[in-house]
Amino acid sequence: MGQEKGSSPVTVTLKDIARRVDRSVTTVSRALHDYTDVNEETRELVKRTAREMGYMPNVAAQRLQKRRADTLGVILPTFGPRLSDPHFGEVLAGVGDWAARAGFDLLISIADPSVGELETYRQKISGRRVDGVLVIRTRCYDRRTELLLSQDVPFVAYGRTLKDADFPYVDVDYVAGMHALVEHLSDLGHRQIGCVVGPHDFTFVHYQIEGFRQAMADCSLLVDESLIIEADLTQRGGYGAAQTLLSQSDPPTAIITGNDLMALGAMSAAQDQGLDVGRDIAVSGFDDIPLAETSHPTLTTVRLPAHRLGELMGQMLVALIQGEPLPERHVLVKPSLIIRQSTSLDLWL
Amino acid sequence: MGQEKGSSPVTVTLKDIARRVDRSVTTVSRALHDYTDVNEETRELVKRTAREMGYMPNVAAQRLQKRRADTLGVILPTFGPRLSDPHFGEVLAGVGDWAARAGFDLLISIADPSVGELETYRQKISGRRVDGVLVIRTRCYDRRTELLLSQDVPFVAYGRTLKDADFPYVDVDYVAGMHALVEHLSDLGHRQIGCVVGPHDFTFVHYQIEGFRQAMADCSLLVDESLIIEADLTQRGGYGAAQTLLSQSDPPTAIITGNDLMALGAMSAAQDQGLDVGRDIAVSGFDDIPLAETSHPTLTTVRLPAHRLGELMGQMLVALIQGEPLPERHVLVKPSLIIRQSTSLDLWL
DNA sequence: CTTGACATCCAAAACGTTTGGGTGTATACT
DNA sequence: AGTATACACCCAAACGTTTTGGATGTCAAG
Repeated sequence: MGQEKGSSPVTVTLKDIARRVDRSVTTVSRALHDYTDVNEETRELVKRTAREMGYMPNVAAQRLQKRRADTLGVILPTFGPRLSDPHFGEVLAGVGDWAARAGFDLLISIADPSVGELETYRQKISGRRVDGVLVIRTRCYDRRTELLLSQDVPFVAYGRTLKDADFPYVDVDYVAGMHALVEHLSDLGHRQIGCVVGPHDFTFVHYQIEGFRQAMADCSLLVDESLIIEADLTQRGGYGAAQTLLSQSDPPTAIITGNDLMALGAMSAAQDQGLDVGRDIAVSGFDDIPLAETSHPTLTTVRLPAHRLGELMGQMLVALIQGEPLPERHVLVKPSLIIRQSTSLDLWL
Repeated sequence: MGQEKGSSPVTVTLKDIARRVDRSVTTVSRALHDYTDVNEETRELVKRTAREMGYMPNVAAQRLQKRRADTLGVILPTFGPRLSDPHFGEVLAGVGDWAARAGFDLLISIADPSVGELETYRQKISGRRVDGVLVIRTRCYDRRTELLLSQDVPFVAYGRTLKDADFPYVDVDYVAGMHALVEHLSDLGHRQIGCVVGPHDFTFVHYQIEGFRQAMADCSLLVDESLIIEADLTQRGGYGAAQTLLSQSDPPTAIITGNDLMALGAMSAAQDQGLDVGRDIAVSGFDDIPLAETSHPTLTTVRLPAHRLGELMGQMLVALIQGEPLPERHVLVKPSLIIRQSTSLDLWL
């Protein structure tokens, strides 16, 4: 009752407005878009009427006509960077914020890499579902960037690849981050430093390892190959890897991990062995997710400006889509070392 | 070079295929959709040609014609449930997985609640950008559900409201969860139990408080009103709230928090005061995010099947959009108590 | 009285699909 | 022979916009 035509959201079209104000559809459209060839009064009338009638443009029609989707795409693998990783959540929030500001939608697809990650890319793109995409965590040799390059699709990557194909990316200077960490630990007197890293086909892992080696060399420390362990990027992975490290005959006095989640797991493992993290053993992370600050002990880590990185990628991608030149095609963010208790409890007490 | 027309992703339309196989556009379309009124051979020919030419339907055109967007919408407030909250990330991943399976896209919008949350809903819906939406964390009196109901828009809510308007929702039995927690703590001998909850306009907070009170009564325990504290749902918030609780003249021996993030913060606060969490004081959370398992001490909490909840909402929303009847309009999930060290360290050693 | 400039408006085509209602041609049944 | 029935196909309209290329009318200048 009450509502006269309550069934299914009423749809007001340009034609309806045109009929009401007794003008052509063309004029209505132009009035709404502030074309100069429509009378001031008419424009006002049209706009007012549109508002009154609750007009909302049909985006499908607009997109069909403009041949633009006004949508940014993000394709996440079912494993790897997940929405449940706080760091990526934050990056995506940044992308979303910028997209919203620029009037773009953010389309998130979950694709199983094995089954057809590339196929998903192809679909979204040539189906014109998205105007451009973000490649979320590059691998050393990344077929996605190759596909996108060959198809001339606007995209921005979070991370580089080892083949130096030229594409716009935003990345973090992992080498610098590692340097800062190793120096910090070296200063504290650590010689025997373990390193828990992610799967080595990710480019960022490659750079982390490279940075680790370089930094060790610069500090005149020897790298014990058995102390570099690969794990998936979860706490659980970090826990297991740390257990392995700690059960060695000559265990490390410090463990660097490739992200904060693994660091939290590693701390757990150490604590479960009765070690006092920050005193008996040092543990550090990478990312500076919010939890790093409130873990116990608080976590020494390398801060990446996640939200900012996301915004930046959004901004770059939008510019790219709109054909504007990019001020910088390659952004390499210098991360900053955040020293907390997990490496230096004594300093805090 | 090499590629003949490498510029901008080539677009193949039905018309192109039609020309190539010398049939009408109609026939091509029908062939691709397995209509029975097209010859077997023709169908094969069409499909093969389409594949060869790399045809991908233009979704804007399809959507315009079908008056469907094949897209689920999620509108997140800029504050409140954020992508960076692991619990929501996981729920969304569940939604995304189901959506992908059903051929739907997932559209995420960030909207500032004050400035125009409702406006965003209106836009996405009447602009036909989405076929239905998820309301992600209901408030006791939620204007969004009212709007959606009045506009007859398909939606599924994560959470109930207090006005018992009838809409499909998925929710957790917070009262039962609280009962389990309080009983557990009571069994351990705690009398003085504090409770750190989220903003009370959220429905789930309302139920948590209600559950807490009921459970306390059932255990013949007195509720000290000054021990119920509100905080935002972050670790930081939990930290502050716990500080407040612990600085009281007669501090609680156990703290229940409304989500795991706050629990982690609360543990931190307790530890910073030199307390041994799990022995000197008990702390429990809600959600069972992955971190709960690897925090130190590990966190007693109430497990919500986040991914499953997301899938369920996706499934319900898709069914709703497709006009299928829902097997259950209201799903209330019984959570399960996960006892870990933060409430009962002694049991583990 | 013509010309041009300007202001205001509009019809029609286009974007790429899907679909309802055809048409024409064989084959089968009276 | 005429009529029904499949079968294979296609025309044209529709979805709701934007844009192209005028059309019309008015007014001032020549």
